[in-house]
Amino acid sequence: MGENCLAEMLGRYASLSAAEHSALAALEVNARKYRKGAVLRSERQPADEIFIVTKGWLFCSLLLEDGRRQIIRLNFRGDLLGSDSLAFKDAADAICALTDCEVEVIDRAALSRIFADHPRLGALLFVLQQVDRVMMMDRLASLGRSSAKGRVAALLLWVHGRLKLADPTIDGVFALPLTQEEIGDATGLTAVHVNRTMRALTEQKLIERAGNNTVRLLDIGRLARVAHYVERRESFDTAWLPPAR
Amino acid sequence: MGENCLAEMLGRYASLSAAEHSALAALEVNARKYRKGAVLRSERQPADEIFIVTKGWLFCSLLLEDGRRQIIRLNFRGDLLGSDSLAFKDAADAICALTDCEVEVIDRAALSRIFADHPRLGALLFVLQQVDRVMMMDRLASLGRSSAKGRVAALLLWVHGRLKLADPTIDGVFALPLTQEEIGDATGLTAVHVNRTMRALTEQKLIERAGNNTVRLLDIGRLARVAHYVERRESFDTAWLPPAR
DNA sequence: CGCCCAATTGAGCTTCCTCAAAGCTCGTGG
DNA sequence: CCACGAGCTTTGAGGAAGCTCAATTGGGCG
Repeated sequence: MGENCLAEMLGRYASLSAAEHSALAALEVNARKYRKGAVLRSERQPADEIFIVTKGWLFCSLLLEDGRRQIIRLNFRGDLLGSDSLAFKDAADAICALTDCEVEVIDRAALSRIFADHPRLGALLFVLQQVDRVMMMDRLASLGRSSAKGRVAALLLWVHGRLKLADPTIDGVFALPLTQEEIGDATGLTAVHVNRTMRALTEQKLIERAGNNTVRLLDIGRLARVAHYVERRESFDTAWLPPAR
Repeated sequence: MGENCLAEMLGRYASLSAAEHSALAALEVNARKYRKGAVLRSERQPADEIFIVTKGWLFCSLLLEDGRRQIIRLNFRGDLLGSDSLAFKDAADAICALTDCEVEVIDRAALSRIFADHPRLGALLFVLQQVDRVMMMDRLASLGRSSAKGRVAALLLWVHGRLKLADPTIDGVFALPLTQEEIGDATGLTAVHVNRTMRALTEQKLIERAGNNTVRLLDIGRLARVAHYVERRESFDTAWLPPAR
């Protein structure tokens, strides 16, 4: 897809030099496609690949040995996936394709060179992890402290916000390629209760559903209140970064 | 305490050069003490400080506007705290002292120099974030998919494992300086239900409680099964790292 | 047209929550 | 040294949210 997509992501925080651009381009030399439903890797399997999503939706999940599943996060264009393999021998989470998708397999040597030759990019990657951590914190609070309605609303708002990042013209309407079972696995609910919850949201005119999994957020403000959703102002103090090379 | 404690943490993954040691030492030039109960920073306040814990316990939490609270994580010696301020203007989480404690306030310029002059340390810091992310994933699965008993058991096992890192002689017995309300905020339960849950764990001879908040884990294997707890083998492939300087 | 998978709906039940009232413990001041 | 609080823990009773099981409907696809 045109530009290198990690560069696209990091470029939100600082404008990149030509040398930095080409270093990032060197990461993404091994594109791969997966079909909807494909498993990129399973849990507790030896894993060493790291991916960047260029197209489509994926998700990461943990499986409990009794068969219950928790979907940890959804992944979109620009997301780094599987980076836990830098610290663990076996994969912590499974990675699956929600839609047909495309990823770049990261070249580790090139990643190493990024830290070595482009300290500013290394620091930016570190910063990007912070954004991710904050998202996980919000999800943790949602699962721990919100009602079913709040959790589903938060999921919808999160996805909406994420899609809007890539395409600011999206305005409350989007296709959600998740079954109710998967929504349940993401929010810690059962599929049945997701169904009832979404009906309740619909009846309260907070959302509207149409065929093809399309969701329309009718009142984002009220939805945000239900979800305890906080819009976080990213703000980046580029001053502390090492200089570009 | 004696050694620089971030060095202690990173040293678990790779042995550090003298130059690296002194670069890390330059981070920690501003020690600060807090009393039990102190608030290092509140949510949604402008924040720019980053801390490393050298002594004591702290926690990070999110507050919902209805007053409910989610404790995101507990923090121990060696933990990096407040690093979200690298990406956000306002603090995402509040940071509070659970016990009297001591932290080092990180010098940002020195952090920048670490990325610039010691790429291997930059990469190691990145790796350390992965460990943290995996812990958050496990907690997410615990809140989303475990019963009250499982969540409390998971919390105890997690704390135990963390303490054991610092002191391998700890064997199932430790002081837990948390009120039941705080345990509830960490596990997404009410204080009342935490009480009943811990009684149940006690009656099933999984744990034992004594005065002074002391907990004894009586059967770690069975507890781990209840908690769906996974011991993750950290494994670190130092081969990919840039060379030390 | 028939099948399969997802969505929907109903009924009954379990887990966890809320509200309320004691009990305990430990630090403080008299 | 003791009495008194304040805060934490414990226990009870009743209620609500979400779960399980089971049946039915609906839609897309071979």
